[in-house]
Amino acid sequence: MQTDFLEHYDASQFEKPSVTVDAVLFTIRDGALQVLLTRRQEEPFAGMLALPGTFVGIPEPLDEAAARALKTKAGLEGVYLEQLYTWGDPGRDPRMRILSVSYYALVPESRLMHPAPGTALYPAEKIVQEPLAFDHAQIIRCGRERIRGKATYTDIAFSLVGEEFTLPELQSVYEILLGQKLYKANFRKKIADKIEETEKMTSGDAHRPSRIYRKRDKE
Amino acid sequence: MQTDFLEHYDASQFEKPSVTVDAVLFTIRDGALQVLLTRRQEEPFAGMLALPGTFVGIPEPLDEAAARALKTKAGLEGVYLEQLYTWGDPGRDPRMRILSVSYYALVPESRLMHPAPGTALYPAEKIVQEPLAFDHAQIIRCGRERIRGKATYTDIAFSLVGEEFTLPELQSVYEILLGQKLYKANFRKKIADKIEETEKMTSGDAHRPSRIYRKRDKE
DNA sequence: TATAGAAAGTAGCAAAGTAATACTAACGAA
DNA sequence: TTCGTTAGTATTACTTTGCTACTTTCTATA
Repeated sequence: MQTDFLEHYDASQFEKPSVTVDAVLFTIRDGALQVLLTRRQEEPFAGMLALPGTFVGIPEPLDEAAARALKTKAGLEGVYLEQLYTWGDPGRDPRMRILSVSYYALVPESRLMHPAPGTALYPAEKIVQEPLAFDHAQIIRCGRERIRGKATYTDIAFSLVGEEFTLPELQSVYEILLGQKLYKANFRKKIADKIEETEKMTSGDAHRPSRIYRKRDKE
Repeated sequence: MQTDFLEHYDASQFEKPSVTVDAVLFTIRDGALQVLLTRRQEEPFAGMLALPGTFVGIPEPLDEAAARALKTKAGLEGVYLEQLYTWGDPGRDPRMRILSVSYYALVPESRLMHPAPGTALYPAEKIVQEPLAFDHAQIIRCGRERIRGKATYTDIAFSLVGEEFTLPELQSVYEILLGQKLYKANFRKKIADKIEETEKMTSGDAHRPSRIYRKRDKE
């Protein structure tokens, strides 16, 4: 390929790729990891499921574009949002060269009561087996792997529960993220310094009530 | 900001950002992590140190653009190369909106005998304290953090030594990446299943010779 | 009102891994 | 020959993990 000309490129006068952001919004519902998807109305891939996304405005930071996509498509603000990977295969969009800077977001299910029309949650593990628009199945798989890894050495799991939670609930989140069962006593020892107990307990269940905790803000 | 128009964006007719790739090439020399930098000849930031990079060609995958930048600027091919992060602050280039998809690369020092003219190695920890072109100091810091993290749960450290190496040498690489001393006996237990010994030993040093190992290709 | 079912929560032990120290081994230099 | 120096091994204490078994406290229902 003849590309040496790029060395002395005057950036203003050559053809440029378009740039979008796409957001993988994860939540946990029915004991499984779920992803928010929209059904495409337009070509290409009309009728297929796709990640919420948008083109990046010229004066707009990437993070803000991702936040804007989540706000308009899912009605969500202030969620945990982090850049995932940038997808640039020249053939990923059949129309033209479009880069996608992908983000992943984590939110407790309680904040997804009113998803915007045309969007819905789908089980992450299953949906990536089916054909999605563009390379979006691959992006979701990438996000899935990222949060699995990050769950072990960060506190991202807390972003998937509400302000207050029980330890069985939190443990379940970890188990879903990591894809394996954990031992109750060990789990509690490990997270003991990240949480603080409240006076509240669950009630109404046909078994012993569970104490309610909140995340300890590090001092 | 009025951005709703982006929802029904015809990607071909609006203004687009330019896209570059920048590569953080790490190696270990003189017992320290070093980064390959070039001195800029042109504005903006003329005379300052910068990461090797290039604009992305329209039919060119991002990975290939990064590999091309390394080949032309450092004369290197076939090195360990992985995407790092995409930088999109609207003010990061004073001329116009330019995104940078950053990559990091790892290579043993022995492969950097003939760096291209205008490029040289600089100690990573020190150089990020000084002003570099664009946001390149931040990109290097980001890469530094990434390889520190990855050293603990992947085999990237092996990319910084040659095919054959001694265990003290490998341990030193781990110590530099992780930023802490390790215990010899424990280190050896931990990597025992990733290496295989050769018949060779070092010689000429004024102390006991060291056995030479190579990486075990997993079966 | 007793009891069964069920999940919450605790106790404790063995195995594995980590932190640390102390030792022996093998070279060149002096 | 001995000394400094680094390679490499042994050993011990401590912490974390894997796992089992137990007690606790609620609702449902017989």
